[in-house]
Amino acid sequence: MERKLNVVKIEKNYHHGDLRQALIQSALALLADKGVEAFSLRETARRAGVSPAAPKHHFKDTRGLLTALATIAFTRLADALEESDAAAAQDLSSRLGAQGAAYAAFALAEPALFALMWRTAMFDLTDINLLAEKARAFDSIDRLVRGAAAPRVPHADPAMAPTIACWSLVHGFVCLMLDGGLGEDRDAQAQATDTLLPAMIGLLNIRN
Amino acid sequence: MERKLNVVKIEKNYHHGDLRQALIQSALALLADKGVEAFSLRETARRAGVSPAAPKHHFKDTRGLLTALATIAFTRLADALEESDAAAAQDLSSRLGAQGAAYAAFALAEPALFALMWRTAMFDLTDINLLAEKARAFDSIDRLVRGAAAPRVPHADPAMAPTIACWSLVHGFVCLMLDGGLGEDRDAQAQATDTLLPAMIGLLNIRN
DNA sequence: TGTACATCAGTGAACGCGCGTTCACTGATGTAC
DNA sequence: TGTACATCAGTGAACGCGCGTTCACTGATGTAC
Repeated sequence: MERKLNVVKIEKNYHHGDLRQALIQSALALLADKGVEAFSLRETARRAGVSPAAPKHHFKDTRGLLTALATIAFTRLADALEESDAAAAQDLSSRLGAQGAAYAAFALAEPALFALMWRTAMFDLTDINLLAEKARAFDSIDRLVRGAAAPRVPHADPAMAPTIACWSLVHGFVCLMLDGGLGEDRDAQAQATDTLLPAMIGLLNIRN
Repeated sequence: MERKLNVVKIEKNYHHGDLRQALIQSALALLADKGVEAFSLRETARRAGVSPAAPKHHFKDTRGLLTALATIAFTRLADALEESDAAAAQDLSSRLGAQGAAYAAFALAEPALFALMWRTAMFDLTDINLLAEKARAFDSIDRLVRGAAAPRVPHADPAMAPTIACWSLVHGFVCLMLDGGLGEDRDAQAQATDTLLPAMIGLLNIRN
């Protein structure tokens, strides 16, 4: 069988070129295919067509790779939240609805990646890039709920109640859906997101 | 070293007496010690002082044991919710606060057991006893939020919005706490539960 | 009441698995001169 | 411009681990007669 020559270089070079990126892509695909529980560094390497020891040069170990993945996840979530807010109508309740929908859409589109974000024992929760992206996602919610002008306070401050309530409501709903709290049917879930979620957010007494 | 004779029979009999219960106790302890991820049937057997094959006679396999544990978890949660409601004052907001607090207290007291309940890939989600206890917990919330007289409707029905909102809010808050969404300090978390949680529930527009 | 025997509830050694990681190594690259 | 050499980015075999499960077995129990 002759080697096909595609647009992408198919020859097997000793040096990969951009193995770091390739590993991340393989890892994301593996995560999507098999879920967080079944994730493994060896399988990631296998999918990238590389020996099991190769990842070490780019990520110290499994934990290192998962930290990178979690950081990407938070980046995507933060981006999604910011974009949804930019695209929403002006009034507060539309904006809240849009952000909640964006949060849910992200989680439903990439359930395994979303699950990883909260498996904090699996990666380095103190990683500086990760913390920054996580904070960016949180700030996007907080700015909207408490108002852009509201002063920053710690998470546990009573003034945070509206923000944490909003986040908790949407986060909890999504978790219950993904984790079987609300039945298994994925179509019904998508529909529930469309109808139930805005109604639920509407029940929250938010004004700023 | 002489064998101590305690109240409990310490002699090693070939037949255990109540291995099923002993295994469940070991499993609960293991879960509490090491978390869901580190759970193993072998270690459970080891802790019960029994060979690795012994559990098979009582639980078909690991999945079977975890299904039993998850069922126990839902039983305890349902009990806690019912009891908290029975003990609460009469007005709706007190009752909502009490049930939310009970939900959070259960999760914070047994984080690994709580985590297991939502790791639906690990056990048999269609087990009839499990489903019954899960439904009992849900009904406890639903009766309170929508009123005892409200007719039953499916989870995805728009009329369910208040119930699902309540559940989602508390569930999400607890998950975020346990999974590092709100910082790591456990004392601060307990305090946040006391102050933030009632405030958040208060933001929900529930009247029945 | 005694006894044969089926059934139940365990043992412990073994198998095979995939994993993360280490090791000595080698091929490719890039840089100093 | 050519070349020696350090460094980088991989290989692939191997180690050791704990796991779930199976297997042939055996000790204890309970029941029919």
